[in-house]
Amino acid sequence: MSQLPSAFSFGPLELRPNEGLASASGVALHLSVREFGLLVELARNDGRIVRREELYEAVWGEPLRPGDRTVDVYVRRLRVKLAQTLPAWSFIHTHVGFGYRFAPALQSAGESGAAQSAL
Amino acid sequence: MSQLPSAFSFGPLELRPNEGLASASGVALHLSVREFGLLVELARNDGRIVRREELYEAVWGEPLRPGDRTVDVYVRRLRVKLAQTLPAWSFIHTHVGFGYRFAPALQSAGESGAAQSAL
DNA sequence: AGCTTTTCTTCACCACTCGTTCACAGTCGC
DNA sequence: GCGACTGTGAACGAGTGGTGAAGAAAAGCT
Repeated sequence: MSQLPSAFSFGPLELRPNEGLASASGVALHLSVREFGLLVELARNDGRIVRREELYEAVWGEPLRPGDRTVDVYVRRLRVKLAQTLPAWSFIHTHVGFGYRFAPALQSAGESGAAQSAL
Repeated sequence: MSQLPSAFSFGPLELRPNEGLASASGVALHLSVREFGLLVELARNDGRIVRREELYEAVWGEPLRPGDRTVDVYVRRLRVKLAQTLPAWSFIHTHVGFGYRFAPALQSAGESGAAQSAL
């Protein structure tokens, strides 16, 4: 919530934290407050793995309770909404045991989850 | 309150803040002072989401009290009056948890709210 | 002045969306 | 194979906004 650029974009995805707007290829995404906050937080840490605890504290403002699956549910909803508008792209990658990582990438046809080494 | 153009238009809607006049397709809209002020404030922030607090402070000149639904009521009246003259258009979009956004768009037949916004 | 009309504000009720949690299925690592 | 981790679909309550109406206040009119 401090010095965020007024707008930043990743491939066809564009975020405007100040205005609460997210758009994909010019089409506005209909995101809720929490969804939008989570997406911004992920995008802020573009390319690095963020632990669930960090994400939750950044968006919800309180510590994540053990066993709380809220972040997972919202990551899923984000993936669904992003895929609806940008089926060819993948944005949020899972790192088992660590957390999630924001890394926009064009999907090759038939590709599912081949690990990338962008780090 | 600063440098507003003497007249600006969005599709068939035309506003003249200096004269307090609003017209749609050449037909004058009969808006009250508050209605007109709210419409101008929304139009001034064309394309971006404006929070209720901002709208209220800009038009009423005092901070919005918690639980006050006045802005909602006036948004509705604006929508009604705009729809009476321009049934095919939608102007004011709701963003749950954020506020309202002015974005003129032609409605497809039978469409309710999935209008696209050219950001 | 009195009366009528318009405008402004508030209220209550309803519908819908959102946030959260649960249960179960599928995956991953050992 | 087994346990831990994550994906997924659904359900529920809470929160938010839409809507109609009533009353107060202000403005217009005779």
